[in-house]
Amino acid sequence: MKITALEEYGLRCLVAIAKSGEQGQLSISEIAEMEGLSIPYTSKLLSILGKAKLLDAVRGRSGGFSLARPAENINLMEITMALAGPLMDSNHCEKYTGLLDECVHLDNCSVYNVYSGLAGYVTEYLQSTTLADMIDESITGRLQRMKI
Amino acid sequence: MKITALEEYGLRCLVAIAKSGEQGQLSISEIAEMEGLSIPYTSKLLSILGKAKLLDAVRGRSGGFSLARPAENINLMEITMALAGPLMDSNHCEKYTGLLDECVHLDNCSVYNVYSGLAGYVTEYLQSTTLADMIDESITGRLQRMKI
DNA sequence: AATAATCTTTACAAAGTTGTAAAGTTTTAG
DNA sequence: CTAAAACTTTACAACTTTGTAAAGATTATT
Repeated sequence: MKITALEEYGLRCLVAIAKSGEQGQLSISEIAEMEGLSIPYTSKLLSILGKAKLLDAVRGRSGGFSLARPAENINLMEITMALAGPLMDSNHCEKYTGLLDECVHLDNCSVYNVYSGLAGYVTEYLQSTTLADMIDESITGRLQRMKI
Repeated sequence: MKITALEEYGLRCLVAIAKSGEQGQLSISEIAEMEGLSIPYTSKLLSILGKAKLLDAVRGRSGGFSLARPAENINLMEITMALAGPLMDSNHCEKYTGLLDECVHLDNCSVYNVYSGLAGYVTEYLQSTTLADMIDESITGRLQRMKI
Protein backbone atom coordinates (compact mmCIF):
# COMPACT_ATOMS: atom_id res chain seq x y z
CA MET A 1 0.00 0.00 0.00
CA LYS A 2 1.75 3.06 -1.30
CA ILE A 3 0.68 6.60 -2.06
CA THR A 4 1.36 7.06 -5.77
CA ALA A 5 3.17 9.96 -7.41
CA LEU A 6 0.04 10.99 -9.31
CA GLU A 7 -1.90 11.23 -6.06
CA GLU A 8 0.72 13.32 -4.39
CA TYR A 9 1.49 15.75 -7.17
CA GLY A 10 -2.09 15.92 -8.42
CA LEU A 11 -3.28 16.87 -4.96
CA ARG A 12 -0.64 19.58 -4.80
CA CYS A 13 -1.93 21.14 -7.97
CA LEU A 14 -5.48 21.13 -6.63
CA VAL A 15 -4.36 22.76 -3.40
CA ALA A 16 -2.52 25.44 -5.36
CA ILE A 17 -5.64 26.23 -7.37
CA ALA A 18 -7.83 26.18 -4.29
CA LYS A 19 -5.47 28.62 -2.61
CA SER A 20 -5.88 31.03 -5.51
CA GLY A 21 -9.35 31.81 -4.19
CA GLU A 22 -13.03 31.30 -4.86
CA GLN A 23 -13.06 31.99 -8.60
CA GLY A 24 -9.29 31.61 -8.91
CA GLN A 25 -7.82 30.39 -12.16
CA LEU A 26 -4.26 29.27 -12.88
CA SER A 27 -2.53 28.18 -16.07
CA ILE A 28 -0.40 25.06 -16.43
CA SER A 29 2.78 27.10 -16.56
CA GLU A 30 1.82 29.08 -13.47
CA ILE A 31 1.16 25.92 -11.49
CA ALA A 32 4.32 24.25 -12.78
CA GLU A 33 6.28 27.30 -11.68
CA MET A 34 4.62 27.45 -8.25
CA GLU A 35 5.07 23.75 -7.50
CA GLY A 36 8.48 23.28 -9.10
CA LEU A 37 7.15 20.67 -11.56
CA SER A 38 7.81 20.39 -15.29
CA ILE A 39 5.20 21.76 -17.66
CA PRO A 40 4.53 18.42 -19.41
CA TYR A 41 4.04 16.62 -16.11
CA THR A 42 1.81 19.34 -14.70
CA SER A 43 -0.09 19.16 -17.95
CA LYS A 44 -0.73 15.47 -17.49
CA LEU A 45 -1.86 15.89 -13.89
CA LEU A 46 -4.30 18.66 -14.70
CA SER A 47 -5.62 16.79 -17.68
CA ILE A 48 -6.51 13.81 -15.46
CA LEU A 49 -8.22 16.07 -12.94
CA GLY A 50 -10.12 17.80 -15.73
CA LYS A 51 -11.42 14.52 -17.14
CA ALA A 52 -12.55 13.58 -13.62
CA LYS A 53 -14.58 16.83 -13.56
CA LEU A 54 -12.75 18.16 -10.54
CA LEU A 55 -11.35 21.04 -12.58
CA ASP A 56 -12.83 23.23 -15.29
CA ALA A 57 -10.44 23.93 -18.14
CA VAL A 58 -10.64 27.04 -20.26
CA ARG A 59 -8.68 26.94 -23.50
CA GLY A 60 -7.18 29.75 -25.44
CA ARG A 61 -5.27 32.86 -24.69
CA SER A 62 -6.74 33.73 -21.32
CA GLY A 63 -7.36 30.13 -20.36
CA GLY A 64 -6.44 28.10 -17.32
CA PHE A 65 -7.85 25.77 -14.70
CA SER A 66 -10.26 26.47 -11.88
CA LEU A 67 -12.06 24.26 -9.36
CA ALA A 68 -15.22 22.76 -10.83
CA ARG A 69 -16.91 23.18 -7.43
CA PRO A 70 -16.26 25.10 -4.22
CA ALA A 71 -13.31 23.72 -2.24
CA GLU A 72 -15.65 22.75 0.63
CA ASN A 73 -17.37 20.45 -1.80
CA ILE A 74 -14.38 18.50 -3.11
CA ASN A 75 -13.15 15.75 -0.81
CA LEU A 76 -9.98 13.69 -0.87
CA MET A 77 -11.79 10.49 -1.75
CA GLU A 78 -12.88 11.89 -5.12
CA ILE A 79 -9.38 13.16 -5.75
CA THR A 80 -7.81 9.83 -4.85
CA MET A 81 -10.23 7.95 -7.06
CA ALA A 82 -9.42 10.24 -9.99
CA LEU A 83 -5.66 9.91 -9.60
CA ALA A 84 -5.21 6.32 -8.41
CA GLY A 85 -8.53 4.48 -8.49
CA PRO A 86 -9.77 2.27 -5.63
CA LEU A 87 -7.49 0.77 -2.96
CA MET A 88 -8.53 -2.65 -4.15
CA ASP A 89 -10.35 -3.64 -7.31
CA SER A 90 -14.05 -4.12 -6.72
CA ASN A 91 -13.77 -7.48 -8.45
CA HIS A 92 -10.64 -8.29 -6.44
CA CYS A 93 -11.38 -11.99 -6.06
CA GLU A 94 -11.95 -12.46 -9.80
CA LYS A 95 -8.66 -10.80 -10.72
CA TYR A 96 -6.52 -13.45 -9.13
CA THR A 97 -3.32 -14.03 -11.13
CA GLY A 98 -2.28 -17.45 -9.87
CA LEU A 99 -2.12 -20.75 -11.69
CA LEU A 100 -5.69 -21.92 -11.29
CA ASP A 101 -8.77 -20.78 -13.16
CA GLU A 102 -10.03 -18.98 -10.12
CA CYS A 103 -9.00 -18.13 -6.59
CA VAL A 104 -9.46 -20.94 -4.05
CA HIS A 105 -10.97 -18.52 -1.55
CA LEU A 106 -13.75 -17.18 -3.76
CA ASP A 107 -16.46 -18.23 -1.36
CA ASN A 108 -14.96 -16.95 1.88
CA CYS A 109 -11.81 -14.87 1.62
CA SER A 110 -10.44 -13.49 4.87
CA VAL A 111 -7.86 -11.44 2.95
CA TYR A 112 -10.59 -9.75 0.96
CA ASN A 113 -12.65 -9.19 4.09
CA VAL A 114 -9.87 -7.49 5.98
CA TYR A 115 -8.77 -5.28 3.09
CA SER A 116 -12.34 -4.41 2.40
CA GLY A 117 -12.71 -3.28 6.00
CA LEU A 118 -9.58 -1.21 5.67
CA ALA A 119 -10.83 0.35 2.45
CA GLY A 120 -14.01 1.43 4.18
CA TYR A 121 -12.01 2.91 6.97
CA VAL A 122 -9.73 4.84 4.61
CA THR A 123 -12.72 6.04 2.63
CA GLU A 124 -14.24 7.52 5.78
CA TYR A 125 -11.10 9.51 6.44
CA LEU A 126 -10.71 10.72 2.88
CA GLN A 127 -14.35 11.65 2.46
CA SER A 128 -14.31 13.70 5.61
CA THR A 129 -11.38 15.83 4.46
CA THR A 130 -12.00 18.51 1.82
CA LEU A 131 -9.76 20.78 -0.18
CA ALA A 132 -11.06 23.61 1.98
CA ASP A 133 -9.71 21.84 5.07
CA MET A 134 -6.32 21.58 3.42
CA ILE A 135 -5.98 25.30 2.75
CA ASP A 136 -7.28 26.31 6.14
CA GLU A 137 -4.11 27.43 7.91
CA SER A 138 -5.74 27.10 11.30
CA ILE A 139 -6.22 23.35 11.04
CA THR A 140 -3.71 22.22 8.42
CA GLY A 141 -1.02 21.54 10.98
CA ARG A 142 -3.40 19.42 12.96
CA LEU A 143 -4.64 17.23 10.17
CA GLN A 144 -1.91 14.77 10.93
CA ARG A 145 -3.27 14.06 14.35
CA MET A 146 -6.93 14.28 13.42
CA LYS A 147 -9.04 11.15 13.94
CA ILE A 148 -11.97 12.37 11.81
CA MET B 1 -2.98 4.18 -3.01
CA LYS B 2 -3.13 0.57 -4.06
CA ILE B 3 -2.74 -2.71 -2.25
CA THR B 4 0.25 -4.40 -3.90
CA ALA B 5 0.44 -7.97 -5.16
CA LEU B 6 3.12 -8.86 -2.64
CA GLU B 7 0.90 -7.71 0.21
CA GLU B 8 -2.05 -9.67 -0.99
CA TYR B 9 -0.34 -12.95 -1.82
CA GLY B 10 2.12 -12.75 1.04
CA LEU B 11 -0.73 -12.33 3.49
CA ARG B 12 -2.46 -15.35 1.99
CA CYS B 13 0.57 -17.51 2.62
CA LEU B 14 0.71 -16.36 6.23
CA VAL B 15 -2.95 -17.12 6.72
CA ALA B 16 -2.46 -20.58 5.25
CA ILE B 17 0.38 -21.30 7.65
CA ALA B 18 -1.55 -19.86 10.58
CA LYS B 19 -4.48 -22.11 9.72
CA SER B 20 -2.21 -25.13 9.91
CA GLY B 21 -2.25 -24.76 13.67
CA GLU B 22 -0.14 -23.76 16.63
CA GLN B 23 3.11 -25.54 15.70
CA GLY B 24 2.02 -26.01 12.09
CA GLN B 25 4.65 -26.17 9.37
CA LEU B 26 4.15 -26.08 5.61
CA SER B 27 6.59 -26.38 2.73
CA ILE B 28 6.75 -24.03 -0.24
CA SER B 29 5.22 -26.59 -2.52
CA GLU B 30 2.38 -27.30 -0.12
CA ILE B 31 1.52 -23.63 0.16
CA ALA B 32 1.83 -23.11 -3.59
CA GLU B 33 -0.55 -26.02 -4.11
CA MET B 34 -3.03 -24.76 -1.50
CA GLU B 35 -3.10 -21.19 -2.78
CA GLY B 36 -2.86 -21.93 -6.48
CA LEU B 37 0.40 -20.00 -6.85
CA SER B 38 3.56 -21.00 -8.68
CA ILE B 39 6.40 -22.47 -6.66
CA PRO B 40 8.95 -19.76 -7.62
CA TYR B 41 6.55 -16.98 -6.67
CA THR B 42 5.57 -18.62 -3.41
CA SER B 43 9.24 -19.06 -2.76
CA LYS B 44 9.85 -15.35 -3.16
CA LEU B 45 6.96 -14.41 -0.89
CA LEU B 46 8.04 -16.74 1.89
CA SER B 47 11.63 -15.64 1.59
CA ILE B 48 10.60 -12.01 2.18
CA LEU B 49 8.50 -13.00 5.19
CA GLY B 50 11.38 -15.06 6.54
CA LYS B 51 13.82 -12.19 6.28
CA ALA B 52 11.30 -10.03 8.13
CA LYS B 53 11.34 -12.61 10.95
CA LEU B 54 7.65 -13.30 10.65
CA LEU B 55 8.33 -16.88 9.61
CA ASP B 56 10.88 -19.43 10.75
CA ALA B 57 12.38 -21.46 7.93
CA VAL B 58 13.69 -24.96 8.37
CA ARG B 59 15.87 -26.26 5.57
CA GLY B 60 16.43 -29.77 4.47
CA ARG B 61 14.36 -32.85 3.93
CA SER B 62 11.67 -32.32 6.54
CA GLY B 63 11.85 -28.55 6.33
CA GLY B 64 9.21 -25.89 5.82
CA PHE B 65 7.91 -22.64 7.22
CA SER B 66 6.14 -21.94 10.48
CA LEU B 67 5.04 -18.76 12.23
CA ALA B 68 7.87 -17.17 14.16
CA ARG B 69 5.39 -16.17 16.89
CA PRO B 70 1.84 -17.12 17.89
CA ALA B 71 -0.76 -15.84 15.42
CA GLU B 72 -2.25 -13.60 18.13
CA ASN B 73 1.06 -11.85 18.24
CA ILE B 74 1.51 -11.02 14.55
CA ASN B 75 -0.45 -8.04 13.34
CA LEU B 76 -1.18 -6.76 9.85
CA MET B 77 0.97 -3.69 10.24
CA GLU B 78 4.12 -5.77 10.59
CA ILE B 79 3.08 -7.88 7.63
CA THR B 80 2.37 -4.82 5.49
CA MET B 81 5.68 -3.25 6.41
CA ALA B 82 7.53 -6.42 5.45
CA LEU B 83 5.81 -6.77 2.09
CA ALA B 84 5.29 -3.16 0.97
CA GLY B 85 7.02 -0.79 3.39
CA PRO B 86 5.38 2.38 4.71
CA LEU B 87 2.42 4.11 3.05
CA MET B 88 4.59 7.15 2.56
CA ASP B 89 8.35 7.48 2.88
CA SER B 90 9.33 8.89 6.24
CA ASN B 91 11.45 11.48 4.46
CA HIS B 92 8.62 12.20 2.03
CA CYS B 93 9.30 15.89 1.73
CA GLU B 94 12.98 15.35 0.91
CA LYS B 95 12.22 12.84 -1.83
CA TYR B 96 10.53 15.35 -4.08
CA THR B 97 11.21 14.63 -7.74
CA GLY B 98 10.38 17.97 -9.34
CA LEU B 99 12.64 20.46 -11.04
CA LEU B 100 13.87 22.42 -8.05
CA ASP B 101 16.49 21.45 -5.53
CA GLU B 102 13.88 20.93 -2.89
CA CYS B 103 10.13 20.98 -2.46
CA VAL B 104 8.60 24.44 -2.11
CA HIS B 105 6.41 23.24 0.76
CA LEU B 106 9.18 21.92 2.98
CA ASP B 107 8.28 24.19 5.86
CA ASN B 108 4.53 23.63 5.92
CA CYS B 109 3.16 20.96 3.63
CA SER B 110 -0.58 20.37 3.84
CA VAL B 111 -0.25 17.37 1.54
CA TYR B 112 2.24 15.76 3.89
CA ASN B 113 0.10 16.57 6.89
CA VAL B 114 -3.01 15.01 5.50
CA TYR B 115 -1.28 11.85 4.27
CA SER B 116 0.52 11.57 7.53
CA GLY B 117 -2.82 11.67 9.33
CA LEU B 118 -4.15 8.99 7.03
CA ALA B 119 -1.08 6.83 7.62
CA GLY B 120 -1.65 7.00 11.35
CA TYR B 121 -5.24 6.05 10.88
CA VAL B 122 -4.37 3.07 8.68
CA THR B 123 -1.70 1.98 11.12
CA GLU B 124 -4.26 1.85 13.91
CA TYR B 125 -6.47 -0.43 11.89
CA LEU B 126 -3.67 -2.72 10.79
CA GLN B 127 -2.09 -2.97 14.22
CA SER B 128 -5.38 -3.93 15.77
CA THR B 129 -5.89 -6.88 13.42
CA THR B 130 -3.84 -10.03 13.96
CA LEU B 131 -3.37 -13.21 11.99
CA ALA B 132 -5.41 -14.93 14.70
CA ASP B 133 -8.35 -12.62 13.90
CA MET B 134 -8.08 -13.56 10.26
CA ILE B 135 -8.40 -17.29 10.84
CA ASP B 136 -11.18 -16.94 13.38
CA GLU B 137 -14.21 -18.09 11.40
CA SER B 138 -16.59 -16.45 13.84
CA ILE B 139 -15.40 -12.93 13.08
CA THR B 140 -13.75 -13.17 9.67
CA GLY B 141 -16.93 -12.30 7.82
CA ARG B 142 -17.36 -9.26 10.00
CA LEU B 143 -13.91 -7.83 9.58
CA GLN B 144 -15.11 -5.86 6.62
CA ARG B 145 -17.51 -3.88 8.72
CA MET B 146 -15.33 -3.62 11.78
CA LYS B 147 -14.36 -0.12 12.94
CA ILE B 148 -11.62 -1.29 15.30
C1' DA C 1 28.19 -41.31 2.07
C1' DA C 2 24.67 -40.66 -1.46
C1' DT C 3 20.41 -38.93 -2.50
C1' DA C 4 16.30 -36.59 -2.45
C1' DA C 5 13.68 -32.98 -0.41
C1' DT C 6 13.79 -28.55 0.95
C1' DC C 7 15.04 -23.59 1.60
C1' DT C 8 18.11 -19.55 -0.68
C1' DT C 9 19.86 -16.51 -3.97
C1' DT C 10 20.43 -14.35 -8.27
C1' DA C 11 19.07 -13.24 -12.82
C1' DC C 12 15.65 -11.89 -15.99
C1' DA C 13 11.41 -11.10 -19.13
C1' DA C 14 6.81 -8.90 -19.06
C1' DA C 15 3.86 -5.40 -17.48
C1' DG C 16 2.86 -1.16 -15.22
C1' DT C 17 4.18 3.58 -13.51
C1' DT C 18 6.71 7.85 -13.91
C1' DG C 19 8.06 11.73 -16.17
C1' DT C 20 9.39 13.92 -20.80
C1' DA C 21 8.65 15.45 -25.54
C1' DA C 22 6.35 16.99 -29.35
C1' DA C 23 2.66 17.88 -32.35
C1' DG C 24 -2.36 19.19 -32.43
C1' DT C 25 -6.52 22.10 -31.23
C1' DT C 26 -8.86 26.12 -29.35
C1' DT C 27 -9.39 30.93 -28.12
C1' DT C 28 -8.39 35.74 -27.47
C1' DA C 29 -5.92 39.97 -28.45
C1' DG C 30 -4.45 43.08 -31.62
C1' DC D 1 -7.39 37.21 -39.61
C1' DT D 2 -3.05 36.30 -37.90
C1' DA D 3 -0.32 35.09 -34.10
C1' DA D 4 0.50 34.06 -29.51
C1' DA D 5 -1.07 31.76 -25.44
C1' DA D 6 -3.18 28.11 -23.60
C1' DC D 7 -5.30 23.41 -23.17
C1' DT D 8 -5.21 18.33 -25.41
C1' DT D 9 -3.51 14.16 -27.11
C1' DT D 10 -0.26 10.72 -28.29
C1' DA D 11 4.15 8.66 -28.13
C1' DC D 12 8.01 7.14 -25.66
C1' DA D 13 12.28 6.34 -22.60
C1' DA D 14 13.53 5.19 -17.77
C1' DC D 15 12.31 2.96 -13.74
C1' DT D 16 9.74 -0.19 -10.71
C1' DT D 17 6.90 -4.11 -9.81
C1' DT D 18 5.40 -8.70 -11.04
C1' DG D 19 6.11 -13.28 -11.78
C1' DT D 20 9.33 -16.97 -13.77
C1' DA D 21 13.56 -19.66 -14.08
C1' DA D 22 17.58 -21.83 -12.75
C1' DA D 23 21.46 -22.85 -10.07
C1' DG D 24 23.21 -23.12 -5.16
C1' DA D 25 23.15 -24.54 -0.15
C1' DT D 26 21.38 -27.36 3.68
C1' DT D 27 19.55 -31.40 6.04
C1' DA D 28 17.04 -35.93 6.92
C1' DT D 29 16.69 -40.41 5.31
C1' DT D 30 18.52 -44.58 3.58
